[in-house]
Amino acid sequence: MPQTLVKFFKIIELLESSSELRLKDIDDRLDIDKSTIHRFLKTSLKYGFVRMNPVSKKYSLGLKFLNIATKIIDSIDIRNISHQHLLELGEISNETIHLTTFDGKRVVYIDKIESREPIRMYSRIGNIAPINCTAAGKAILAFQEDGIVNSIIEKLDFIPLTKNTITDKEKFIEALEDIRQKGFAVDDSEHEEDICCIAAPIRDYSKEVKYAVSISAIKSRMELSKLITFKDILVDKADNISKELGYMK
Amino acid sequence: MPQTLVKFFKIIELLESSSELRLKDIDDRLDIDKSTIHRFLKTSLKYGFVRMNPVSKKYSLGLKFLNIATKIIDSIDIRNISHQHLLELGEISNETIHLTTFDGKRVVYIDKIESREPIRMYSRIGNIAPINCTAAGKAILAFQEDGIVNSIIEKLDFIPLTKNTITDKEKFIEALEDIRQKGFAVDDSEHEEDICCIAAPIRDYSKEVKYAVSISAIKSRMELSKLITFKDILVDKADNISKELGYMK
DNA sequence: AAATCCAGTTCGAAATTTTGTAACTTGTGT
DNA sequence: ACACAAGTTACAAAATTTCGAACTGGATTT
Repeated sequence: MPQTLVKFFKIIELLESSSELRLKDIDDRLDIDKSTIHRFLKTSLKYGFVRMNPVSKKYSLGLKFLNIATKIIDSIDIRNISHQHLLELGEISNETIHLTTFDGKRVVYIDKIESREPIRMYSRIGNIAPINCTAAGKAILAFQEDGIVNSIIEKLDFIPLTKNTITDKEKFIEALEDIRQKGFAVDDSEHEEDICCIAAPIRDYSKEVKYAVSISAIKSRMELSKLITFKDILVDKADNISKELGYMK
Repeated sequence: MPQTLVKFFKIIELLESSSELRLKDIDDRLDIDKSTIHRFLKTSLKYGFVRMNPVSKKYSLGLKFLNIATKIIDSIDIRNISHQHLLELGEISNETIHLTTFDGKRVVYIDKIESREPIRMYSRIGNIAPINCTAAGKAILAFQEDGIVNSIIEKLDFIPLTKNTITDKEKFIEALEDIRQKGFAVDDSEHEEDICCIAAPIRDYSKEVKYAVSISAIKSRMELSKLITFKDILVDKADNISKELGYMK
């Protein structure tokens, strides 16, 4: 392995875990000769990967990283990244998979994998659905900031679409708490009769939940209790997508 | 200069300007041996600076950059970064310098350099002021998204604080357009009698105008026409601060 | 004001590391 | 099934980095 690169990465990782460091500080903490560190910093400085506080003369990570990060963010395409995972989920469950996002008011379907079974669900990419009675909606809503959650709940009308739709605000708040605890959401015929779903949240580089992935089943074929056996796989897939979107820790 | 680092930086810069590249593509575009490129990519992959699309096997910039960028963003402190610049502006103009931000409704003073002259302006860090009749407020507002600008203008009451306060909505919209054109804003006794100001916008890594820096003068000592002679220096300082906050291009 | 100390910087010979050829493997398309 | 292109590995040659040492400059102490 190119030792030069490894040493450079070690310096970057050290700078990452500190705010500002002097040459000496790096010398003390890493087993790299100070003249080598000096040479590396000088070159990195020139290319913007490291910057120097003009007053304190201390080193920190360069703004080049910001520049690169914004380019990565612009190039990240949730559908491209997630599609393979959705296919695999479809393969495993043989049920309908949806990828959804939240437009501030409702859930929007942005990708879909069809079940191979003859009876399929009716849904289309681009369709919208209420947040309060879909697993995907609840999975996203549950992990938003308190202020946002409250203002959205205030605007909800809780119109029952099925006999299972949650119409009580307190019960809905409890349901969200339960989702936060368990890490996934369910919909037991709350949106459409005879359809049940489970959904898991997807985070991106900003650490915010921006999307959800869900498995939907027709109850005559698969009861909610059986659908829930897929929860660990679902959450795992969602976590993998999050990672690929730049979510860390 | 350590050639290994320089080569690594060149590879990163190439990846930056493309979405996904194969080893061959990098080999074609850079004068670096393919086995070297391969070795570098392998090591960079291990440390997360480069990632590989598992399907296409193509390389792109790693999510480590996102990780590092969020740390940089968290550590950036506008006051620390700008203070030296504000001092220099105070030195040059010998007038009062303010650093301001926008809380969604009004302008907030977050730093101040006093004029050395006996007669000083009354203002304190933490104070708030209207956006529509201060140079700083207008400098920030002028560069917000259209939707935001409109919704803020809708809420403005245009209460005259001096005889020069702009009270006509159309005139105010024209003034904002003028600021966008010129790159700086003025306040000719629109907020307080006998005080004039010029202000320039400051952008951060997100490319949005988040702050403004302003020079305020007491008209008996310095008329607006004279204050405006500092505009180029002011805009230059604001641009420098923007750069240090990670703003590029 | 001189002296001391500490961090940072530069230099060059020694030597380790990178380099790049070449051979091999994998995968893709015909 | 073959041919071709891309990707991967190994190794000896060589060029680069390395690191000790010496120097500079700034800060602190005597």
